[in-house]
Amino acid sequence: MTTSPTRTDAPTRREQILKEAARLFAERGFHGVGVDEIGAAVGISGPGLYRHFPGKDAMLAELLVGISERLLDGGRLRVAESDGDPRAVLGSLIDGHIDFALDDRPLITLHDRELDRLKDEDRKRVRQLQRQYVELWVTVVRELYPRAGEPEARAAVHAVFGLLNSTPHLGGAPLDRTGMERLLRGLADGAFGALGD
Amino acid sequence: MTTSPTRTDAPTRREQILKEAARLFAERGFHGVGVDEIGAAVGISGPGLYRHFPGKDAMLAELLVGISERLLDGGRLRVAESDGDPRAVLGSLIDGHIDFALDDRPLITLHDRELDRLKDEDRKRVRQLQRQYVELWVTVVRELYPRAGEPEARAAVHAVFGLLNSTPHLGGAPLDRTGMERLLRGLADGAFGALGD
DNA sequence: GGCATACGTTAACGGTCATTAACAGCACTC
DNA sequence: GAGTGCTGTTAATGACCGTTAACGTATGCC
Repeated sequence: MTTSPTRTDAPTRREQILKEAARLFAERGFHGVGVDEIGAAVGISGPGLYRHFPGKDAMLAELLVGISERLLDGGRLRVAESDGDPRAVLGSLIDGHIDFALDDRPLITLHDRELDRLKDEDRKRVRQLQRQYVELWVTVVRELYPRAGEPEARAAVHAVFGLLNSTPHLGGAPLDRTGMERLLRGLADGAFGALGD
Repeated sequence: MTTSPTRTDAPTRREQILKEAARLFAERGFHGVGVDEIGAAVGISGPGLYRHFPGKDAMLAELLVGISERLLDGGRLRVAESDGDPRAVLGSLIDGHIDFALDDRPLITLHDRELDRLKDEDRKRVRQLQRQYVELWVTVVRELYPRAGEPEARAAVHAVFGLLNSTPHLGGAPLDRTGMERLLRGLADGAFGALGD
């Protein structure tokens, strides 16, 4: 495998670029950021980026495909690791998503904001990954709350995503990390609990 | 007063433009839409828009200021009309926000997505209106759940906004209007309920 | 009828910006 | 030490796009 979890080596130039591009895209939108700016953020100048990426679109594509894959992989892992208790599985999915939202705010922002700027092929791929991730949640939610219909469960999952992904909208950080984790977990549990009537 | 509630007269050209611009901005982002496209959407051609607005920025500004004012005014009205029971007031605020989110999806999308494209003056005004609207909610939430600290209440309000504003992310409409209203109301109540411990 | 005002049109201007061209240093091999 | 990728640079290109100019037409008012 490549290097995913808890690496200690220095980030490659490609990775620097992706990180800064994500931040800038999230701040000002894909069209609102110029390649010169992205270059400047990593200490090289505009066209130098083309030694690492075929174009600006490719950066966005890699970011969105990457985040979607990581979300889905993480979700699948948590479901597979579980003992089958739906309550525990859903809790684990929520915690995983919270970690993600708190660790990678810019990516979370991009995820539902810039999808339409992708080439057809990439957009299809991202949407497919997103769909599978949602399906993971819907399945567990319906096991835990059998009285909820499928459309209700699906809409509820989307709504809770909106809830969990709200952190970028908070200006400062009035709450510390663990406080925010606990709060979001409670809110999400409470929201899903409403499906039990 | 002008004409706000349940009008029967035909929409003016200005209003047509604003509506189509909102839709297009929400779909492809402010920078992703050209003035020619907006013009075409209302049957005139690009520069014709300049008979109605001083520029593209002005359209976005009017949209964002308008939505923020309507949200705040609606919220204030509901608080003022109430008998003071925090539970009823919060329920009324939630219902009002849901109506808004379901009626004006494009505006909801723009509201937290394109704020940075505004001139300093307009952005300040919108942010101030948003802040006051949040304050309305936080006050009620803290009355209803005194055990919650202020940062928790504030973050919870933002999170519930994310929950309620999630409807644009649902592709089709697997749930009918009243079903969606009821679901969102339940989810929001459940989420806030978590503040009671 | 004369004329102002409102509302369009098409053509041109000017700036921004992604991308490409042309060129250069640097490391590392054979 | 010539050769070859790798990674930069600056300058040019070409498209797109917001905005303005210059010009038409209908409506309604004196």
